[in-house]
Amino acid sequence: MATRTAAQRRAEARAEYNAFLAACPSQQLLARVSGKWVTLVLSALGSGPDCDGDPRPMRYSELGRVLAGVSPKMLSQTLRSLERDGLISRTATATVPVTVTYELTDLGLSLHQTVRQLKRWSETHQDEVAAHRAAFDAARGEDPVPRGGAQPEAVP
Amino acid sequence: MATRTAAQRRAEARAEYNAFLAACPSQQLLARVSGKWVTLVLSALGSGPDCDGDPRPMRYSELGRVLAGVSPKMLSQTLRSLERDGLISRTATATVPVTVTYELTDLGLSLHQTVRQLKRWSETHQDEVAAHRAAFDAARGEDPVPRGGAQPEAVP
DNA sequence: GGAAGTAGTTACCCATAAGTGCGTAGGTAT
DNA sequence: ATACCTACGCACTTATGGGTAACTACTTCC
Repeated sequence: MATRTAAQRRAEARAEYNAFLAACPSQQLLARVSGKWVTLVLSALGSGPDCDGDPRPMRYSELGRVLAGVSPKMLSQTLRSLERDGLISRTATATVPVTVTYELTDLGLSLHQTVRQLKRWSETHQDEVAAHRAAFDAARGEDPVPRGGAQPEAVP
Repeated sequence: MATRTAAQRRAEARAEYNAFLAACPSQQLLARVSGKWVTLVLSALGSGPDCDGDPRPMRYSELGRVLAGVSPKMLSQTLRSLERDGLISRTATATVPVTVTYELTDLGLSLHQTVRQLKRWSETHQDEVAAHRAAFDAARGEDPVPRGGAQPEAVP
């Protein structure tokens, strides 16, 4: 056949689209922030261990205690990637047992502020979203009318 | 042994922490937005197909063309979950071939505005981040001094 | 002398998100 | 007559992020 199938056209399109997405700063930021522990580290360093108060530096083990449940591997990995992007700074002091402190940079602080915008949206609209969700699920339950074609029911 | 190991304490802590994270509106919002196609659908519906201009409703197939490379499955899935949360509305019209249009609701529009804040941050700071990243990688390359202990090198 | 705390690293496993392929119902175009 | 359009749904496979366990090296406490 002369024209490619829809699937083939999509595959080609995705090749360049993936390149575009990889270069897109918005997508990069989302990828950075959507890690499980990233926002938690950000708010621990940005608002103190109790999520209120002022930014202050914290030690590795202190972060590990505050973010209960994080494994040393994920904590390291998260801190390393944030340091790589210049969002936090790492300071090692050669005390008796070596101590390492992490602190938000100005860049990290500004990101923290931006992420708090998201937090604010989610807090003000969470009831609305929950209501819509409940209504949608209830409607689907009562009225199990499918959208497209395709009711296999029984495929022998 | 009387006291649990560090790993056991972490496992306990994560049990309640996961519950907290699941209930945390900020984490829910991040999970919602961090889907690969979510922000793309949002900005297509919120700023027109060329990512400039005004919000306007679009058809399923039009979205499929604009978001080149999306499979029908993922497009459906994304649209369905956004509809469930009341961020977009779905309207089916019984024309000759049935046409379905999707449109941002007020809620979806306000989320779109918030997400654009993130976009703005990423655009204004992308050079800074890239510079930090390059500097960090260069430093690691020149000075391959490891952080903690553990250089296995050869484990016989 | 063994445990625990300091700050990590490495190898491996698994659950989930994303992608692939195929099906559908009714109508229209070739 | 057959292929394709509309808008999807389902089953299967793959890639990746997150989690587990075990290790390092050094010191202090019991």
